[in-house]
Amino acid sequence: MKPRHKNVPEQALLAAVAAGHDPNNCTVVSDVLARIGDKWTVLVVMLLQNGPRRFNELKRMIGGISQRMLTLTLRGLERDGLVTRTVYPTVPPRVDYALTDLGRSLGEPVRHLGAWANANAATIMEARRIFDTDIQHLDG
Amino acid sequence: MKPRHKNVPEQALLAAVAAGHDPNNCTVVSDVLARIGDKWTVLVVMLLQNGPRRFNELKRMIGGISQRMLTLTLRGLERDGLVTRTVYPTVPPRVDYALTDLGRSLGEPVRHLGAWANANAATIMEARRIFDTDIQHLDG
DNA sequence: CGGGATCCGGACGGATACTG
DNA sequence: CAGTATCCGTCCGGATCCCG
Repeated sequence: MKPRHKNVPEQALLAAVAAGHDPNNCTVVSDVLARIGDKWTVLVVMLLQNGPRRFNELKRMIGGISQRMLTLTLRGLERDGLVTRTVYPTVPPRVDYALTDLGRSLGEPVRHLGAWANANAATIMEARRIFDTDIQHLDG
Repeated sequence: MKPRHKNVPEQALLAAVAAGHDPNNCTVVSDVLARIGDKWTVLVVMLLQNGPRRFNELKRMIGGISQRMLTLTLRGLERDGLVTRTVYPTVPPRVDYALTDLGRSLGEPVRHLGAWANANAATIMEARRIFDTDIQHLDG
């Protein structure tokens, strides 16, 4: 799972420094977003906060995800050390996915973002509606 | 700027409830991520934290963005009420982009995410390197 | 059950040319 | 300077088939 954001130019980083603030808070975050910003990752991470889950269990819980994307999502999380994959050589096979400490720690900032989202969702939707209605930006 | 994530199925929301935690912290956050998770939005928001900027000023600061994507990004932010667009009818024309209170407030959770990213970037990179090196997941 | 392999449409995003 | 319009490649992500 290659990051969707191929690379954020280093000039942006330098510019951020010149602008007078820590580049860590704008460039590195882009990298994280490239990781968790895809369609399903956050959903999976949040669902796993409650404990290990099996593949099809996750698939059912999410409901609209294809097995392909769930596989890719879990592989990516495993690759980054956020999730562990445990295979039980039984018949039929059983595979458990669980968060690592690192993966669990991601829940915290994500919840912060969730709080912001909840607090401002209505406002954003309203702003969006207004913007789409009176299109004064077509020149007023 | 239509959201990249068309829709996260409602079943996921219900599943999240069944799993025993507030769906707000997993589904709504997906919506926010669909908004700020694109390639440039966070970068722009963080750069604007220092005050208003002009179009080409932002373009130069970011460095690798096309005028097309900067326009789309700023339109999206304006639409959601995170950024204001001020046109000065001078010659040559001048347009200032500035964060709204809402846009400024987004900086906080983003910084949280940035902090997490900074704290764990090295760990993630290392995990990634190991995962890519010994490919024990091809059966070991 | 838990995937891998493949096909494919559509969205994302860059490059370029043109405008007021 | 600050865009708009257009073309076009890439890659995301769904559907389907197959395998151990």
